[in-house]
Amino acid sequence: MRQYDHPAPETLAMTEVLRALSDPLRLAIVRRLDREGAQTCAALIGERPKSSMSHHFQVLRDAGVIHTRIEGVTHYNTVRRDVLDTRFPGLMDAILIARAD
Amino acid sequence: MRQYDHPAPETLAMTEVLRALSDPLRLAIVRRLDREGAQTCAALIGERPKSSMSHHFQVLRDAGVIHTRIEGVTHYNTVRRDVLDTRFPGLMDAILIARAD
DNA sequence: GATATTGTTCGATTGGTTTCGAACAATATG
DNA sequence: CATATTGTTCGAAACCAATCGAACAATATC
Repeated sequence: MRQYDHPAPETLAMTEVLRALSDPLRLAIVRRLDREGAQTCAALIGERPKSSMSHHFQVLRDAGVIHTRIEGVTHYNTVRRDVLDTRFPGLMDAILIARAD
Repeated sequence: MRQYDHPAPETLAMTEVLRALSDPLRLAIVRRLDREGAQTCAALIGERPKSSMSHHFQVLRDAGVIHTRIEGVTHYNTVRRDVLDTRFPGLMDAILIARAD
């Protein structure tokens, strides 16, 4: 059961995190993961075909915003709050709390 | 002495602000404006030709991140902290305070 | 082992962004 | 009014990002 490589906390770049979150669909994904906890990729499909969703999850993963745990055939995604909060204090709070898009 | 149109506070979009700040050069510009106060475009040239800098200032202005005041022939740029802090509380603090890039 | 499920990878298209030099506009100064 | 200064606009090139269908890989189930 192979797992993904996630970037180490120290290597997260502010600009990459911001870029990953600057897409409306990705921001919506992260907001939902934050509210509802771990979600599979499939649970969030509906807006786009799965190849598109897979792409966006990968962008978020590469930027260090989400963590993906593989269990069998399903991928559970979570926001890396601990890592993000340590490296960029207050950032995710500000982004996730905001009601404006 | 014509002035720019700046987007109204209510119309700022989180994703546009994040996108504007997701470029390393633009983030550096905003950090410097925040630390040193109003700066002309020219004061920040050095990394890129002025046409490139003009482009980045425009992206920041369109996203609502900076305000540009024209005085004679020079353009003074400032971060719209009041507007940004009202609409996205804590966001600029988190982005500007962070030491990581 | 055949089949279904979950998600990735590939390849192509489209559209947007960055970059920069050159020409331009507007104000200021000699 | 000629000239310098500040910054914009234009046009073209290069690059990057989003999108999606189709094929694929890996696990699970019958």
